[in-house]
Amino acid sequence: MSAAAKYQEIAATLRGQIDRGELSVGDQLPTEQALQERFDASRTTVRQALKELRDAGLVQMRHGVGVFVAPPKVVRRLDSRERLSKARRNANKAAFLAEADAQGFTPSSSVKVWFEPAQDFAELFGIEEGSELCVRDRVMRADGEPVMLAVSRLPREITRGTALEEVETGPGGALARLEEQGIEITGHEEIVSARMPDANERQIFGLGGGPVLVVRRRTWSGDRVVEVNDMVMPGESYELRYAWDAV
Amino acid sequence: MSAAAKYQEIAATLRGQIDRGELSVGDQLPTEQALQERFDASRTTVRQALKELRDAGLVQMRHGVGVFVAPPKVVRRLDSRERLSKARRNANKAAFLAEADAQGFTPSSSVKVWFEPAQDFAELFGIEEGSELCVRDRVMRADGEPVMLAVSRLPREITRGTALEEVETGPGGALARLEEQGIEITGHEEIVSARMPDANERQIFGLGGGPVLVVRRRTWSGDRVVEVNDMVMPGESYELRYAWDAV
DNA sequence: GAGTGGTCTAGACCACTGA
DNA sequence: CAGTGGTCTAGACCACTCC
Repeated sequence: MSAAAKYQEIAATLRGQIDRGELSVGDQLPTEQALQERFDASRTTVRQALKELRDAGLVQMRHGVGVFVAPPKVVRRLDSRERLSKARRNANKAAFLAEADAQGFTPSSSVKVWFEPAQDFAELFGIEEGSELCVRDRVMRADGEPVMLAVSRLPREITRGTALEEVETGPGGALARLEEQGIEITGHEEIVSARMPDANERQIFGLGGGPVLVVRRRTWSGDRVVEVNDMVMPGESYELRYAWDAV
Repeated sequence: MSAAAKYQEIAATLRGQIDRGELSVGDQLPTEQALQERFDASRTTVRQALKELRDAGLVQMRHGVGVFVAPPKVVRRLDSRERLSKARRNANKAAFLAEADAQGFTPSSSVKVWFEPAQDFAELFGIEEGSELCVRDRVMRADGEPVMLAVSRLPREITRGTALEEVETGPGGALARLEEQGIEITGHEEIVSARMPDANERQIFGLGGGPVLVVRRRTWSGDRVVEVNDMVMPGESYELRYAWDAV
């Protein structure tokens, strides 16, 4: 279509109703059959419009139930600078727990810890390929819903004999344990991108076929990388916040 | 379908051929008609499979031409702190031009400028709903390819009579013009999320159907918001970089 | 003009959810 | 069970690209 396809007009109309609040969060949209009549369109066309809205993150389609205005982003991550600050660690707050506090969800997580040769990560850490890494693989949940996968890697030479090799890292989180050993955290870098989830991620995050946000964080002590944390979050329900002073 | 829908099987088969290199970058996939016969499926089903692959960023669909294996990612990297620094502005570099320099692509952009009542943005800027905003709608291109959509809004009271209301903002970019008026930039905040592109964005970015990164940047002068910039970038070809010193 | 993908129709049956 | 969305069919016409 040159001007606008019918499915786009349907999508735009519904989008407008959502934006203007005529349909508010959690409301059920008209059934597909109702939309067919209202817009004088075939079911295929109506569904194409609804898929547009789903991909845009505006609605959820629940098989056998209906189509609903999607809830707002569930987790807004705190500003990355503040959430990893020493002040927070001294207040015994691991980053994710602090967010739960601020945003009123009940946090939980499961952790697996193992050790493996550095391999491809050797160069990143500046260590031998055969040196062991401590790998902490976590699933974070908000009110029981998985909202983040995080795989954290640290050279084992700095984790040996610490709570970092245990399931519970203790108050203040992982960085607090490093500092107790005299490893001063000096800087962080996060690289953010987006991609479609693989089958495993889709299963863990459940249903929605939307994209995931992928973040790799590197943490330095001086010019030495002490932690690499690979995080995956559903893009529909997550916002990352970064703030900085003008320089 | 309980096991696997036919369109998913078709998608998986084609995905396998791409992964194994039987179809390599730039190759044309069989036409929809050929796929219908090969998989004994209706055209609708074949197209649903192809859309899956498009959303996964694996293929590009070109109207009137064919379906092709998508080219590999071109990664562009922005360090949001440095790219907006005063040092850069003093070197007469707008952020996007600086990136072009650093990464060796030829930049171009088209700009539309208009004015409109603040409406929903009034609260954000702390002004009246009827106050006018200056809206700068830009499409940024690298070597002719659109790589970013950016809609920037500023209160008209601070843009009136400046180059900010022109198509060309001049050396150092928009922030340099604000500083010339004695508006000191003190801080920035970026909120990042991801979603699937709408039909319009798909068309502009051309072909690839992967997710887009969505960034809303707010810029402050003291406790006053002076600019809100909404940016959309293809997730396949962008990485955002944020770095900060530990505090 | 020939061949491709983009949109649309009018039906059908299946799978899931909740009363 | 009734009602919802998920998948699929077999056609049709249109829009785009290239020769």
